[in-house]
Amino acid sequence: MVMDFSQIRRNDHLPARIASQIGREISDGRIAAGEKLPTEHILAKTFGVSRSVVREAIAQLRNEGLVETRQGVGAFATDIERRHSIRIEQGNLADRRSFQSLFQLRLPLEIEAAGLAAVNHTAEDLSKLDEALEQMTGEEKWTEKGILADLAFHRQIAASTHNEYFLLFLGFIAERIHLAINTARETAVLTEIVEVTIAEHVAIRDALASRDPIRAREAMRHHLDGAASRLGLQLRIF
Amino acid sequence: MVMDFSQIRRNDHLPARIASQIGREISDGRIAAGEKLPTEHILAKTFGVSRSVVREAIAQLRNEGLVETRQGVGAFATDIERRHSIRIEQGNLADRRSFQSLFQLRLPLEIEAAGLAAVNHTAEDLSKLDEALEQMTGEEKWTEKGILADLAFHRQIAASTHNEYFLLFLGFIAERIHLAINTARETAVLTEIVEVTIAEHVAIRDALASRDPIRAREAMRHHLDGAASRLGLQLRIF
DNA sequence: TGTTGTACGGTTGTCTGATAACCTTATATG
DNA sequence: CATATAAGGTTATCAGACAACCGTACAACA
Repeated sequence: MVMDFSQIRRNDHLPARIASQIGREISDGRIAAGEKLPTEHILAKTFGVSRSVVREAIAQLRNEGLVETRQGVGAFATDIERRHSIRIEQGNLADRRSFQSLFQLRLPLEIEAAGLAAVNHTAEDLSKLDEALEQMTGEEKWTEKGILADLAFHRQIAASTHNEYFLLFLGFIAERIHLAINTARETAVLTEIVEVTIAEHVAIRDALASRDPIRAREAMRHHLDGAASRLGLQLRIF
Repeated sequence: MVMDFSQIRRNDHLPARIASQIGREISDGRIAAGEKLPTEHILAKTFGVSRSVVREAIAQLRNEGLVETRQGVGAFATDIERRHSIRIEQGNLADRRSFQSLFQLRLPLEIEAAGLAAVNHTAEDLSKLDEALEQMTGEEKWTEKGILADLAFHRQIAASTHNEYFLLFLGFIAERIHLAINTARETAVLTEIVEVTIAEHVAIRDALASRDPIRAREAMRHHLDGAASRLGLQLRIF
């Protein structure tokens, strides 16, 4: 028998907690953009921790782009425009609405990527694409390996655009989505429709090979449309 | 006379440099996923810095999701899927090719956003859009304020999709692009074509108001097409 | 045999104090 | 008036120590 103890509230990471506290002060506007934060000494005293912890907290905020520090002057809250990173907490994708929103964002990017890849791909790209396809075809069922192959397939398409940002953003989004699917996995739904999915992937691959962007876009659109409905999503696809 | 000193490679932020160096080791696979990093002591010795600096560097990597640390055990490289943030170094957008790539990524997102906004926007959204438009129209020249209004306009469209991720991603990308334009600003080019730009914005606004997604997409496509050519970009727009 | 208690070494987390590098401001200097 | 210098404050970095925690090995015990 397994006891179901509730997780104790672990003292996890003092700097992170302080960082989020200061971060909230900024996000909520209690510290205006451009305003100077208290000195590290003062912060350390007010939070009752050492300066090291405060420094690490500020470093975290700086990484997220919420503050800028100038040596010998101080730390300043930055305005939103200067932020240079974007993040998604995995927990956010738990609810269906948020998940659907991310999928909706993915749509135009994948479609555009397919069109660009059709034009820009090299012979090497195509062979890598075929590799990923083979991984998927070989599997009888939609196992973990098949899912990874699917990820690799889409990733290779993004790479075939030869646009670094498509690879960066699409890779990020696709991984988020696949992860969300995995955590709330109802694999049963997926096993039966492997052939359909593979057929769609092959269609995309062939369209790409023909270097016809319109056809590639259509194939990708059709694939995502199918994938969405298989996931029970209701998306607007133009 | 303004001297054009080449940017001195400032020693700025030792931890960041070390973090990127370690980060590259991971990204390039020289440190496999799940593998343990050297201890802080060893890293400090090998880099010739104090442990504080190493700690800050690792904290940064932890923030970006590239490593996980466990007290009493060590720091471990995480596999790609766990990463939960995406970032763009501003310096990367200096060269034209990279800038163009980001603009190319923006295209399908803006167009899709326009279509979604046409369907999903509320009356309040529309009035905010008009506000931003007024800010642009009021200005004689394409001043800083006009640029901000342009940003606000596009941001409001993203918001009008009522899809949090469109707002997050598009806001991020648009700000990056505008910032890059500002730093390498050739304002002279922009001042003369204000009327054209405003007219395009009005067209988008009206298409949105008519709740016709096709028309809204077309208007946005046309606007971005114009903007790209005004910036001297050669983009493929389907 | 198998389980539990305990000691030990190693690693990260936090603290403390000091020094260097840097900025701002005020003051002196010519 | 312009420039140089000094002073004080702040962040950046360093060094060393202790605390908290983990994994393992080994002894003790049933």
